[in-house]
Amino acid sequence: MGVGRSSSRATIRDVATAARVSPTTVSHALNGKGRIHPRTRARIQQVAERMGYQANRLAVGLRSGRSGVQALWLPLGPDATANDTLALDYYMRLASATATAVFGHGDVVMLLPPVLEGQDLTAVAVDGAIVIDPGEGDRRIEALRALEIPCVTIERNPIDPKDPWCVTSDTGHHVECLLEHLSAQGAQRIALLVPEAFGAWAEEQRAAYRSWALDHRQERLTRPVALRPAFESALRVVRAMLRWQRPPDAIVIGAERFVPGTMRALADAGRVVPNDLLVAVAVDGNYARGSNPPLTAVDLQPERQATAAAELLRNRLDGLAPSGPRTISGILQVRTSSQRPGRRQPQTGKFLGVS
Amino acid sequence: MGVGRSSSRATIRDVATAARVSPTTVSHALNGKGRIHPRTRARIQQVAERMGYQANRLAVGLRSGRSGVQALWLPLGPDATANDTLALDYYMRLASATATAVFGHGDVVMLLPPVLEGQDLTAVAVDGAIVIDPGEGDRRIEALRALEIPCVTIERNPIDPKDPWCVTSDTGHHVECLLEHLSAQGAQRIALLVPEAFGAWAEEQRAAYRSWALDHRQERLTRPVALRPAFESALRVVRAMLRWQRPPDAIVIGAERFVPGTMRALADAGRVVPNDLLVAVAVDGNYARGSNPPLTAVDLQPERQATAAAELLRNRLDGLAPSGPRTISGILQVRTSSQRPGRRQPQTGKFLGVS
DNA sequence: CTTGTAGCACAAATCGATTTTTCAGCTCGC
DNA sequence: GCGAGCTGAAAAATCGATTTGTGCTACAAG
Repeated sequence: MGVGRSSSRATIRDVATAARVSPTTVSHALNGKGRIHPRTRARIQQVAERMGYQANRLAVGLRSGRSGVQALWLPLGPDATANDTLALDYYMRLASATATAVFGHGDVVMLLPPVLEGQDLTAVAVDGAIVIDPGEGDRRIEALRALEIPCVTIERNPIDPKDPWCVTSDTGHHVECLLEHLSAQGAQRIALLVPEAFGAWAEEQRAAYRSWALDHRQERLTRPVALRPAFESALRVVRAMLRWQRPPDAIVIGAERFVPGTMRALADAGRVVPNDLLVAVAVDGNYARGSNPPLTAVDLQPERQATAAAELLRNRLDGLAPSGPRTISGILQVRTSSQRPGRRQPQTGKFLGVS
Repeated sequence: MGVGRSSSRATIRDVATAARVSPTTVSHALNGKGRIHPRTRARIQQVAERMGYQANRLAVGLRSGRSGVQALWLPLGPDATANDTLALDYYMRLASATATAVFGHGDVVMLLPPVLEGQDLTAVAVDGAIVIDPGEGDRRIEALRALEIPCVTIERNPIDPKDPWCVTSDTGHHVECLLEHLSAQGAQRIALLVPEAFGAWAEEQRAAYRSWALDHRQERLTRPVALRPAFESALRVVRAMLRWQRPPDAIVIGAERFVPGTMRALADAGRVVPNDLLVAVAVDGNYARGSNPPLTAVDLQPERQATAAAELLRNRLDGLAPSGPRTISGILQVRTSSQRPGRRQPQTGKFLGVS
């Protein structure tokens, strides 16, 4: 019981005894500190290896003041359980990749419960934290700041957009690329479904669309959609769109959760994708992939985001200077929904990095 | 830097000094152990409260031999990053709920990287582990056993099906209920898409189907579908089905990942759901919810599974006798795909617990 | 011959808690 | 009046590592 096979696990003392030296010497030998005769060092290393010695993380942590644990804090509300869920598969990819990346640095990842009061957090021994999709006045950020726990965010913190300790996807640029792509496929009137108030995200989408529309002399067809209930909101908005005098001939869906509602509205109205109307999504995920037809979307590359975040956090903990916000560009997954029959098949898997 | 606000955080010594007692007395007072004058105890508790004292988990862990950390090990391969993913949203719900449940017991959850060699695990200080969907000869189980780390599984361990330390969903019963439901909606020839070799799961589905078919004098229409590539396999199998002399009038999809392929095959063949053919899924998720039309499915209730697993693990760590495998029954979410027009609308949200 | 210094290893202190043991003071009984 | 028993609290040992300071030896310089 207890930590690993605590009963049988070798301690530094055991190794010392076996190697006929003091624990001090073992510690120095294995950590390369102090002055030790090379031969002694080699011998100790061998003995430690043979005994399968691994330093007790708790003891190391206690002494060094570093627990070797990084917290991962997802933006899930208490309603993560409800049917009306966010892009859980994206978060799962992110979480899984974070665990791998942090583990690669010799630390481990702790999954913080979605809802957690700041108080409770004091009880937890964490060196740093990775906060996903911070929102306005995010309680997670506040709690961490109160406890002086260094953190790195994935996506900008709207409160402090210039915080260099963050990983960001170039949302605006993604929207621009999608518009460009749809345009190249012949779309003339492209609408954008933009989530209502969702951090810095929605704003970037809106701005990118506005500037693109201006450049291309296209009427601005942006519609805000309430995040909750996602299905009904999207359904209603798209339905309304289709009744316009001059309805759009392409739709960019700004948030994954609007996919089902949008597709339903299109199906109800008898519009066939991509023949009658092109569709693309700003965030790839199950909805986009599993839709019928599959939807063109931007893969945000959660794996690369996680890797970058883990690296930033490590730097921050090591007291290094901030290496600036890290921008992870997505990859355009072209699928049926945006390929007008007859047109030249566009390139898929295109890296959307800014040149 | 370091663990919390280590620089400023109050230790037991600080509390002792402030309360003019020894650290021993503080420890006893707060843990209710030893003999202490009630007045002294109350005073110490007040002082501790005022100073915001929280025992250092690392120190407690070192002394007690319990780290207070439970590992969560998901069945994700290195391909969790690929497009061809399993039900990531289900796992995310599970992970999130596990974090909450374990936190409720005063412990925290560590997310283990999907791929991890047994060696590396020794370095990690974990009291116990929750293993999701163990497979045949699962390396996770092996690694944990080698390190004598107690674990609880969600879904049965095919190697040791009688292991009482597990939470199981009554898969067979779920299939039975789906068949019953479809039958009540008028289906006469119900086919089952069963995943090829996926733990105890597929077997239970198959057995339940067989026995139900026997009872209802229905021809056995079971087809195994390869898990990879899920889309193409399902597509091919369903396509073939539709070309049978007497094609099925309803399909039960055994694994969520087969949904897109199935729906595509149906759409390609011009079959309209639910008018021409009824569909239901054994596992609810994004695919089932976001499909067009939305598919009737069984919500496995990952939240309840997680709660049960956390409780079982806690019991196991406390040395209690196994409280038997815990069966968590799903909830039938009736959606459009299984409601034959004209028929009485069936009850949704039905708890599938065995009476 | 003494002193200085470098090399190598160890003893002891430390991290922050818990657990075991000790101890002072007080009451009670004989 | 003296040992037994009880109460309340503190001292000391412990968990397993790291870090600081100490000591011994050998060899070179004064």
